Amino acid sequence: MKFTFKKSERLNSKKVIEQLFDKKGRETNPSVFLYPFRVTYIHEILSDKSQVISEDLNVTESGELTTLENLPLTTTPPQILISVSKRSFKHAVDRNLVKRRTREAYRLNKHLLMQKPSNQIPAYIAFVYIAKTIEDYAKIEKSMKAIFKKMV
RNA sequence: AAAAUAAAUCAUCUUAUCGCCUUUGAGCAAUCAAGGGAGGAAAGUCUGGACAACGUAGAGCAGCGUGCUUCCUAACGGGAAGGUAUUAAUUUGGAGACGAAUUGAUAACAGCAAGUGCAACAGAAAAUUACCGCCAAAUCUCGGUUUGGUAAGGGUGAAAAGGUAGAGUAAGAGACUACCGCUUGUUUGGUGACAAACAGGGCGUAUGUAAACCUCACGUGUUGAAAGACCAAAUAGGCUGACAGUUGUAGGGCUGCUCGCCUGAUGUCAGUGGGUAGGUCGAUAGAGCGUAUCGGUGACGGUGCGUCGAGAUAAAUGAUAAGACUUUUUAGUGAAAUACCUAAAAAUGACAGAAUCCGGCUUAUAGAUUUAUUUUCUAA
RNA sequence: GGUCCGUUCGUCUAGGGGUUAGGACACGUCCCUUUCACGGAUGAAACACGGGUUCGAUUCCCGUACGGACUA
Repeated sequence: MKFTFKKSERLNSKKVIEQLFDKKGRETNPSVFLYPFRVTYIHEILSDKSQVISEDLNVTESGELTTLENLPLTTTPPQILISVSKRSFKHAVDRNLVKRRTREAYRLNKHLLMQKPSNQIPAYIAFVYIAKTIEDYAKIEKSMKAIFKKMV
């Protein structure tokens, strides 16, 4: 396992971002809340047809459906997004610093997530930085590991 | 030598491991190798352009912007040099009003001597002034009243109707004289702002305010890279062209208005063709940077030589570890100390992160270095 | 990225050079009532910050800070 973080692992589709953060998604999508992050993630793109099926996957985790979805998930790592609010940090320098530290912590600890059973690895993850102060790298790395443990 | 102020320059470094973006090369591909990777303000968005579309962008008005002069520049609301005014310090002329010189600072510094408006309170009066005064005449109850003259003095105010001295007068007054200030004309000097000299004006044509309306001069078409061009996929309204038809009418478009110009109701054929934020270009070799030399008081310009120095797009340029350096604090050394040296601890190590690109302006900025000015101390 | 607007008592607002910056709700004290509410009287409380123009600035101009709207 290499500690890489390529462009393909970044979430840049506006449709998926809207699904993560719109009103509907905020209620239905699973999320983990752990200082200094709020992490929201989904397992599959919710198109109009597959919406019912994927919701079943989240809730019931029926065996037949997950085995079908296994193949693409194991080969490709999830796409992630890191967000730092302009309200909490006024200067762009501070926002960039937090984003870089978060990205670095994800990159170096990604293998912990990939060791999980393949049906538990989400397809899209959003890390939202909530704290009002800039935390150092050690603290961010610690909470990143804890988040991976909590994610289902 | 120290401190303060102003200006300019720099604005942490080295090594290792793991990564990100990009260029070139190799490879069927995964990937590998080599090179490059934030700033002086990248910021604020206050300005001027390049570039692009709107029909190849028409006229006048309105609106908006600028406002001493000349120059620099692609252009500017930026810069350079100069002029004038105000002001501070020093020196100096004069009886005085008021000037002169040097050095520094400041100026949205065109026009209230075109028009209109405004000037609270106080004051008689805030722009065709007369309250207390001063003077003369009349009158009577003999210190008041009335009429007239006057604007020197008083008081109010931010601002009071040219100032000083004289002569003059009933008292006074540019009504008169000298000087000063203001102002008009001519001449001379200067590219010009303007300056100097001479001759007038007689200052009730002339209080202040244009960051009040406004006048004058100059500039300005509008919208901004989410502009716009191309490629792939994909449908309707639409759009374009040709032909026929039509009062070039209603209506529509071009800039807010007017003029002016263009288009203009239907049918057939052919072509083109949204949204859907997919990709490529625009988009990084430029009014570029460095250096030498020449011209210019200077901003700056010419010439020669060298050089390529980020190009992301939910947005790269980083993380960790060790060491050096810096700053702060504490302790020690030392006769003492704010200096130097040693040790330890702390500090995400000033402000701050490219978003089409350049020229400026403004604002933020730990520390270091250099230059200039002022003050203090020490030595000769 | 671009364009534009605003900031006045605790809150919502008026005032667009001149004497004490006005009003409503809320708040304090007193009166009314057995008490509370309603009502009456009275009081405290504000021009975002820094410069400039002006005799004088909340108002005009410039800069800074903060907040908001529009633009796909």
